Amino acid sequence: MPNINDVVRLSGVSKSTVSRVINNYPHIAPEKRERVIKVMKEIGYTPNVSAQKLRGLAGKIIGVIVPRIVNPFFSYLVESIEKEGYRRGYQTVIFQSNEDSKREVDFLNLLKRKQVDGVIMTAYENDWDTIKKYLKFGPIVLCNEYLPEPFVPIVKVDQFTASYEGVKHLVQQGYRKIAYCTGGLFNDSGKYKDRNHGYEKALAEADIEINPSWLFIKRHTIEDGRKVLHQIYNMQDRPDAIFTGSDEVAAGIIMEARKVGLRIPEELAVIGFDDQPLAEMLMPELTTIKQPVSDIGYQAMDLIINRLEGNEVEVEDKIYTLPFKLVIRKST
Amino acid sequence: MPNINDVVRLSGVSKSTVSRVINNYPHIAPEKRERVIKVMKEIGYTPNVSAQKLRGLAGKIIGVIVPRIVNPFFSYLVESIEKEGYRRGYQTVIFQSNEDSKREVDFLNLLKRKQVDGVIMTAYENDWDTIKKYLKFGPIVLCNEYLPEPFVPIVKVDQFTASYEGVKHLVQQGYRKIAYCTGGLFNDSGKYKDRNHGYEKALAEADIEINPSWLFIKRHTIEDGRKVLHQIYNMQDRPDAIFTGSDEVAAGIIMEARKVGLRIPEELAVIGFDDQPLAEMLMPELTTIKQPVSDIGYQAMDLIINRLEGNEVEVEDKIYTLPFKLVIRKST
DNA sequence: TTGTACGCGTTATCAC
DNA sequence: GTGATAACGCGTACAA
Repeated sequence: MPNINDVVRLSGVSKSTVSRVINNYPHIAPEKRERVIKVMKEIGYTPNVSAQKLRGLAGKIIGVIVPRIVNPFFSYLVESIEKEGYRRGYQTVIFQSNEDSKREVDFLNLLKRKQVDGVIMTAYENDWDTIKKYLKFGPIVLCNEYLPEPFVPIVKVDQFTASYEGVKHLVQQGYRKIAYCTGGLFNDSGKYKDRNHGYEKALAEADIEINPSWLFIKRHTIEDGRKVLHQIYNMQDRPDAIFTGSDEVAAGIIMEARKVGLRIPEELAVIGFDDQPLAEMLMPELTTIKQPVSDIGYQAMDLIINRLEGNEVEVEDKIYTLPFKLVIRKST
Repeated sequence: MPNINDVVRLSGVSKSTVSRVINNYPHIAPEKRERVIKVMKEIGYTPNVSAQKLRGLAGKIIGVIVPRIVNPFFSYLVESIEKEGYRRGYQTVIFQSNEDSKREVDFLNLLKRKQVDGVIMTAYENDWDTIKKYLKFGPIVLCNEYLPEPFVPIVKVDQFTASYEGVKHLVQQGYRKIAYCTGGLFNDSGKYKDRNHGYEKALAEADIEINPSWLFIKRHTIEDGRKVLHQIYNMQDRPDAIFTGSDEVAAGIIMEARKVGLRIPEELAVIGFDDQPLAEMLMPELTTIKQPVSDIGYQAMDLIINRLEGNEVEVEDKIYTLPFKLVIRKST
């Protein structure tokens, strides 16, 4: 790998002049400039970024942490983040945490080490005290995630109202035995808390009591959905509707219902979350809650770039809440 | 940001000793070691990676370039790549080229700049002469891609035989008016060349002539599939089967067929490519060609790490061909 | 076992 | 306009 000294030697000018050519300074003798450029081309010289960084130069790379990239919600989110970044001259690199706190820290260390200049987190696995430490190394924006106290900008949709409206829709359709499925736990903490509350409120308003045996926790995948349907199918007292909190779980439920001959929505209404492409593929087509993925992504990238470039007019702890939309199809 | 000298000052030992502690050398006075560690913790010291790199230390970050992360084939591929990397102590960062040659080069520059230590390309947009230049900055492995001359290791499935078998399956089912759909062009160059040849051979063997008006090129998405179905539907002389080369295009075709009332497979048989989860969601379920995604990912990561760590026993230009599998469901 | 001194490749600050 | 030279933070011969 040729370095600046090689260029110096071959072009006969000083190191400073070469550096000036590299960073195209104005006042420089045209002949020397050309000679230097010629030499650089000939030997295939590129400035060593490590050395540049050592001198304190900033980069333009944004890292995005996603739990699992195979989840279409996140891949579409990343798509929109990347798009806005590109428009503003930033590169986006994606990192999958696999819902593993260690991997998440590993990636945050890239921020500490200036390998990336800012981080968008679309999920977090560590407690916030751990993550907060990284704030001094660069901006962090939280995307579509719950946070007890907003230390950083947050872009999200109103999960509480979204699940409330979803369950309310079921109630309005006449269903009263409404099961509930979540990726998290059914308690007052954690990132799924708001959705839980929405479910509770909608039921309370309709004077319906929660049936604990119709609560399914930690379900994420299509496969999980299949199993959920089997559990329901084997119940003495079956629910007549289910709010899944995930299009993928809903897909598993619908596919398996077809297999065992359970009619949807006559015997079981199903509502998903996200409005992924698969929602339209299912038979019957899936009623679901659409999140404004591209707006979320755009906002998040916009925020982090502004912070990076010092255009921040907003306060530190602003929360940006974006609207969702209930998309009614055939499964409810 | 504290540096090594701060640690030196506060701990009272020499810089070398601190450095030895950092890189945990064996022979060091326990008391000093502990004192140094204590100081490092107190001031929150982290080695500056740029400085380390400047000294020639290697990193452990692998970059993966994908055309579009929202394509499930690639997100699952990335998943398996990441998994193997993690097992071997490497971090994986993902980059989306958006099928844009400029973005691809932007990312390859991260290799040049030692921001990543190796690159797995799951697609390439630039001509190979451009990419070849980056080989001197670190190893590159090509994954699931065609290449005129193998300058780098390639992990792929036999696309020619895969499409040949797929089309042959249609022939064996009695279909003779077989349309063909591809993401590329229908000619002898480019990455889809092998699949084209497989289609041609299967037809030739059955003494069927290619009908040019049943050839669809540059189709990728569900939406493309919908449009293809409309074209077919409006034809005087309709094909009775279609090889799509993509589960997503196939999904569009099937969904739209349902809408216009065209029966599948009675009036049109459909075969996809990849065996994505959606293949089982469709109604009827999709016959498709399954690629061994996790094996491809594992192999690619394995190859690049071996190269990075100098364990290469293989020759430079080895091509690893993995087996595919025809999954027959209800759409053919 | 520990410390000194130098070099990695670049840019900023001077002085000319 | 141009060229020395001193940092940037770290690792490592080499010496002790």
